[in-house]
Amino acid sequence: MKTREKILEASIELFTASGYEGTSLGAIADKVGIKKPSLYAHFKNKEAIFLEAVEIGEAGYHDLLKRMINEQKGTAAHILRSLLEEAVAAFEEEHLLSQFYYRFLFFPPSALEEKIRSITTQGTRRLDALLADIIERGQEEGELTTELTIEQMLRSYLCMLGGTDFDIRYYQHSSVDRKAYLEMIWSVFWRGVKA
Amino acid sequence: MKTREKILEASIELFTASGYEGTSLGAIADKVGIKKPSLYAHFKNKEAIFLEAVEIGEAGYHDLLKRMINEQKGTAAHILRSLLEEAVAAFEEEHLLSQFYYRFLFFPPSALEEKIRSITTQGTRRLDALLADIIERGQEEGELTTELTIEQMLRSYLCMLGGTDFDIRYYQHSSVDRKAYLEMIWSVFWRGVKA
DNA sequence: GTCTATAAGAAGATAGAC
DNA sequence: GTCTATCTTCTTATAGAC
Repeated sequence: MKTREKILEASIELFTASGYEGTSLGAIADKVGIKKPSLYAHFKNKEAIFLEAVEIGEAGYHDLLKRMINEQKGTAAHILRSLLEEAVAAFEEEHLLSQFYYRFLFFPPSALEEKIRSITTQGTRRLDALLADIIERGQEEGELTTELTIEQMLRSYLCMLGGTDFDIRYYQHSSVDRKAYLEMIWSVFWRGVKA
Repeated sequence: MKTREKILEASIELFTASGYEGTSLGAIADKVGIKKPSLYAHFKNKEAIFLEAVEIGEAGYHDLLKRMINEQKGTAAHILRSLLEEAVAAFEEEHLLSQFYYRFLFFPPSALEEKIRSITTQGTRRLDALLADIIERGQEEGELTTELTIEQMLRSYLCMLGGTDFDIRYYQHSSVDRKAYLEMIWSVFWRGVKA
């Protein structure tokens, strides 16, 4: 791997763990195995490293979700259920990309807030469209209720995904059983959307 | 207000906006209107200021939620619906306490992670118990289904709350209509839990 | 591209006068 | 309790040799 890529990889790990201000160029250089000034042969400054890391993180995270969605086969119910489980598994393993993505989506360094937002607002809509297709198919095949709109179910599903991520972080050091937790969440959602 | 309290108030604002490492003692002193070394007459060091701010934030946030829960009257459905709306309104106004609470719950400064967790793990259970009571009453009065357990509905409700917070931050700079969003989320949840 | 050396500034923290 | 002055350390960043 080239030095430039090593720098970005190390940066994503360190920024995820310690935040923008909490990560020094010295720490990045140490992790890469070079001296601090060598970083400047590859990037203009700290900001440039960070912003490129954000771009990579954003693209990687959305690719990960997209791949997950496309890998699922079967009925809409099955796909939505499996996707929930896979997404949770990814969160649980404290998946670097999702950690990185959400850390800086929600709590960006103040000075770079707008630059970050202009990077992250791009990828979201495509994912929504993929899920909407799955839900529409489920409705057509009589699995999902037609009393609700596709959008209602889509937003609820995404809310469940977000809430699950939220709760898993929240309870991460308590003794809540993930499998049982997921089953509980899903059972209410499924009662809510089934035909 | 005493200087000590001013320091804590200013700290909560600055730590919320810029994080632990992103907030300097100089910035805190400026906001209070004193010089940097004067802080040391009130606190041992930066860590001590931060940890006391976390204690205050934790207590304040849980009090806020508790007050919201206790203020609601009427049927279980009405209480749960209103609470969702009020909680969202609080998030939306970028309520300082909830911002502060979640920032450091999810992304604490690495060195203080355990100390923070020992502060925040206390208040959660009491809130769960309050909500469980409301749900139980709803079940007894025939509003909520008895096909699901109280815990299933409680976890789903909390997941919806968390997911909504999540989504509101996520979409905060897009043009999603909050009122319509809440209605969509609620309609699926309500189909899921009603008798 | 990587290094050593070094600048220039900001950070947390202390000493001691008032 | 608050201040000025100061210390030390760490930070980002640059200059210039190899």
